[in-house]
Amino acid sequence: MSDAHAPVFQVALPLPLPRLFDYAAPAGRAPGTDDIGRRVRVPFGPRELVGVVAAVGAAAPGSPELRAVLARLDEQPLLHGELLDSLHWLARYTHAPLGEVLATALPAALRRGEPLPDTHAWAWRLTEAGATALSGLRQGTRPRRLAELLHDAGRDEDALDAALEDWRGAARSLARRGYAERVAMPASQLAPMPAPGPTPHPEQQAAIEAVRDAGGFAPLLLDGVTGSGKTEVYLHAIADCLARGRQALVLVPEIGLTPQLLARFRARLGVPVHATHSGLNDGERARTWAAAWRGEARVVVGTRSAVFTPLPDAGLIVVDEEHDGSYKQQDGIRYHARDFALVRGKALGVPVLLGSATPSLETLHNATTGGRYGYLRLSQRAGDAKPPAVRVMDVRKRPLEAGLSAQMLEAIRTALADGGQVLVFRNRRGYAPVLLCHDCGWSAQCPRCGTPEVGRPMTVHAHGRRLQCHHCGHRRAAPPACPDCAGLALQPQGVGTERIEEVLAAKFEGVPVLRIDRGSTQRRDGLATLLGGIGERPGILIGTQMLAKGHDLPNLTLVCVVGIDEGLFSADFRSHEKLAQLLIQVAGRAGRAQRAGQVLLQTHHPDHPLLATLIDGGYHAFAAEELAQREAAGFPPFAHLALLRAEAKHAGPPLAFLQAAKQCLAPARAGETRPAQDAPALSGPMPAPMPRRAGMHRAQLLLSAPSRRSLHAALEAALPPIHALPEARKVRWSLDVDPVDLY
DNA sequence: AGCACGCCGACT
DNA sequence: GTCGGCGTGCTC
Repeated sequence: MSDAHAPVFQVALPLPLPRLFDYAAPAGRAPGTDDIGRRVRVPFGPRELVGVVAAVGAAAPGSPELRAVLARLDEQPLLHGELLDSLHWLARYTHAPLGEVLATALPAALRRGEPLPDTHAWAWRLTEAGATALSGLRQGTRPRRLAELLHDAGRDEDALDAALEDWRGAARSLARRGYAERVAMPASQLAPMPAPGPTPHPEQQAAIEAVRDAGGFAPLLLDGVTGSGKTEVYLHAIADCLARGRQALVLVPEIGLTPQLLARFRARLGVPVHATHSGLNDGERARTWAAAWRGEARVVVGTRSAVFTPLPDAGLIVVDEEHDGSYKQQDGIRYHARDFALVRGKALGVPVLLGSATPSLETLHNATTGGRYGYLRLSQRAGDAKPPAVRVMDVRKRPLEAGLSAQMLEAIRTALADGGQVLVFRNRRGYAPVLLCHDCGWSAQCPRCGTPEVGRPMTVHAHGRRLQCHHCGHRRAAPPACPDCAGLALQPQGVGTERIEEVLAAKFEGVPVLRIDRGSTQRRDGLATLLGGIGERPGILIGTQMLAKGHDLPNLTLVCVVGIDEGLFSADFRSHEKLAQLLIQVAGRAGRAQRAGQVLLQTHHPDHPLLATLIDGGYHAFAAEELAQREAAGFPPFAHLALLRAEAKHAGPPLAFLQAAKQCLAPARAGETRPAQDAPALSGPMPAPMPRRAGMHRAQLLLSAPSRRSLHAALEAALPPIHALPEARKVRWSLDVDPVDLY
């Protein structure tokens, strides 16, 4: 028998179980509150797991004989203070087990129990011999210029990348003669080497001062049209933050973290800029995290998961393109990095700058109604750039070639003849979205998605040779003849980027035609390489939303948008918002040219209110109308949603589970107390909009509440019984608080 | 989530 | 006669 009052470790383990697990201390070491936040290795059933000490306290009464912690892995708590508090908040908000939240927040190497890695930057400095020999090096050569850069201080390699092209060859040459050497340096000891930037214009200046004057937590929307210089505001705000000796965290969308962006940050800020994104290996990610944890990393730029960076000396958080969908994690812990950034900013007492040309309706609502956010606007484009002229082209009854009207083709021809570049935007990959038999009506459908009645069409790829499902990735060769009637009249229906590429390449011989989508940019930096290849020469770019942002294309004079009509009539409550943002972002690509750009929007619904409002009044007019509709229909930001999803191999169990879960969520029966006025409304269970995907049958139950408080109260009360439902063991289920997509 | 234990079909 | 299918149950 163990002493019932001896303190135990309460450990959060990376399991989908909503509780902590108690462990005894290893022999001779009593648990103390300073153990909270340390990682421990523990026995768990037949295996070992790495968890985090969440609390130290008395063992739960009636718990069985405890097993002991195998090892403490950290000399000091890895998670503590603000970050640990914020992660507790996130676990409560997402109603996810703390252990899973903590595992999501830690880089993979640390999650596995590896030690916090050393963090030093590689830097170069002159040797004494080098300092003496400096004046003897030939003027203007790279070794001489490098030696001059290293004269007064060591420089880290990132800074050299930004300061001097091909410096590595020069460094080798100096090192060979014993003039320079490579040394490890903590990032905090590196000398900043900032470069001057353009003088901010008055609107930028006002925004920079608003951030500077915030003096603590302040959510600030930086609402600036494409090309208005949001990045300049970020750079000044970050430089101010660095000058106060504080750290800055910058979140960017997946597509937005380009080598160009990092080079610009490095050159301007003059301190090492740590980047974290999916292209890094585990070791690199853990090093960045550790450098931030130690306060050495002063600027961290990263995608969604960078929101978990420890910031012991935080001064500023920036969320660029705050409306971007990639900030929401769509599996595991379904957190929203922008929302969590706001929570952290509040806890840290630092301003959070949300930038976008097309703010999400939630953010816009917070900034304009009730004044919960500061609202900073950049309405002018920097320099002499002009806004693009947008024209809607009615293509009803017009013949189309690869989905393009004759007028559109003529406009492309003119733009190319004028020496400009053309972007053709079509949000559909592949050759054609459907393969149809013209004789009998058969069409190729994915065997693992959709339902027997309504199958999901497979996309035609490789110029008609291959079929692929964009929902589950299933691939197969295209049949040579119709499987139903053996006819040879199989025809690709509709138009994808591949087909547009084929037709335009044939039509504009000798003009480079580049297709940019997930099929053509597999390799890392594939996009940069492709775009670098075309340079500023006349040419045609064809692409999906990957092309909507990222690279500057200064010679782009014409943007053609085709095939948006599906988006006008999609059922999802957010589809209009997403379409409007996409159209504005794509159109913005034409606005960076020295010459005024032109945007042609081809549609069968030229009078659709979304297009009319967007073109006459711009994004803000659209947003005002859409917000009014959301309010009338009771959708976010005027209601708060949560979606309970379930899937299984058979259709029955998900519905049965959700039905049982609904009973847990609606405890008030006849004769008992009436449900509270603001209790969540429940819709469903119903089959998911895509009822079968990758062979799994899917269903969902939607909760909608007028207040966050009532939504969370209902979930808080209902989730323990839901976890315990016998039906829960027959399905995979998950809860999504604030779902972005209702499928 | 794993992983073990446990009862029913086609292979050496 | 065994290997292995995944249903069910448990993990401090």
